[in-house]
Amino acid sequence: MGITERKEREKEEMRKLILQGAQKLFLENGFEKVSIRNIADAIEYSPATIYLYYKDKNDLLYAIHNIGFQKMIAEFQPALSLDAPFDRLVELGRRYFRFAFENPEFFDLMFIMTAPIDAMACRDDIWDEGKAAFGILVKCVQDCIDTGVFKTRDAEVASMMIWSMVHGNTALFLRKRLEMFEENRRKEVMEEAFNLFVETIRKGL
Amino acid sequence: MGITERKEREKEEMRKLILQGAQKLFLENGFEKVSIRNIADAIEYSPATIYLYYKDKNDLLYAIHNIGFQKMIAEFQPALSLDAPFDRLVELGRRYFRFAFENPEFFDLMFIMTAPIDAMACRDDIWDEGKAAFGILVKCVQDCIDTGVFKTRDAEVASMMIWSMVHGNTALFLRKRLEMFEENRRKEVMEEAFNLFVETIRKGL
DNA sequence: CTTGTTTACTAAACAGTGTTTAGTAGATTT
DNA sequence: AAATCTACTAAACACTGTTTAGTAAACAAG
Repeated sequence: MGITERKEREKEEMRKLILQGAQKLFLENGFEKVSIRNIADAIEYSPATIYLYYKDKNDLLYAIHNIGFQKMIAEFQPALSLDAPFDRLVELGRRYFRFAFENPEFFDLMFIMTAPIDAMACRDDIWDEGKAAFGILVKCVQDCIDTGVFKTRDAEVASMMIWSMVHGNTALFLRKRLEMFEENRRKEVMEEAFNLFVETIRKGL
Repeated sequence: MGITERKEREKEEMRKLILQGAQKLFLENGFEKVSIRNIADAIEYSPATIYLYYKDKNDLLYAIHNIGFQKMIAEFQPALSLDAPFDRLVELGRRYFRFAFENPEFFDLMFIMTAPIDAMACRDDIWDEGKAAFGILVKCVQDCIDTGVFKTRDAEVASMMIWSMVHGNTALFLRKRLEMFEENRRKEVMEEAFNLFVETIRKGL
């Protein structure tokens, strides 16, 4: 029955077409400014067609959110080839921020907006990407513990602490909450705060 | 000329009426779900009237955002009466999270959403609240430095680091990004991460 | 090859959104 | 009493996400 297989394949291709159109518009214009009608126009289909392939707008955002996680995890890889576990950790932190800075719309979707999260109610397989990304961090921290760099015993808790710091730094900057610093000093203060954090946990964690 | 003064007063009262109606609805139903028309209905005026007192929706959100800062600063006060500077710092952190947990809509507006920030383009007096709140933290950190609890020299950078950790912790939780932890463990992990951070900076900052 | 059925798609409508425009009662001034 | 000004609103504009009803084309069965 090659016919149902072809249909299946065409359906999958259509999903991809919509996703790519949506992604392009989202990354170009930001989220708030992209509507279902825009996406439909871009791929030359009617708005209603999109609803045959995605439950709603959040479902579409969730799909893009996943692409973002794949991209981020890919960009994490080079950091993992560093020799010293602590160096790996620091490089992961820097890459987290760089990813956010270069892909603010992805970052929004992955860590700030609630929309894609709303789309994944009930389903469980759905946290795989987030888990994988966090898993990379936990493994790195565990290596630091195992090689005696850190004295803490709980890698998960330590990871949570580290992620919080790096994420907070990043999110406050991206959401323009550091305007109390002069524009030219802003990134410097962030960098110094990160470095201070690195030195503090190197000595005391 | 008591008449122009009365008009002035009435204008101010109308601004307050709108603001209170808006605030009530926002805190009750969340932001996404409150429209200008809802607010207009609640205070029994037409939607257009609101635009005679506030430039646009963002302007209104900015006004509420300010109320949030006043509330938060007020809730910070008791922490400042503690004797040891380090205890003050820890208590500030706990109160930051508690405020966010108990007033998620305010917290969103104050630290996550971009809408109120967009409303304050150009104007400068406008960062006063944010500056004041951050100032409380910096003073506290400076006290820690002065009493020899911290060895770092730069209170601003250290404050930025501390704020980042506490904010990151809070924001990730509020935006449901900790679903990789089982529901009952979630707050526990956060708490432990915070405590670990506190111990780490007590020893090594 | 002609039926009948299923599939893929869309035009139009629904119920909302933020915001602007034009116009009207009533208070204030002359 | 007439003219002006103020405070307000009805209605419209240009959007939004989503659903419904209906249509052409592709397919399956006789």
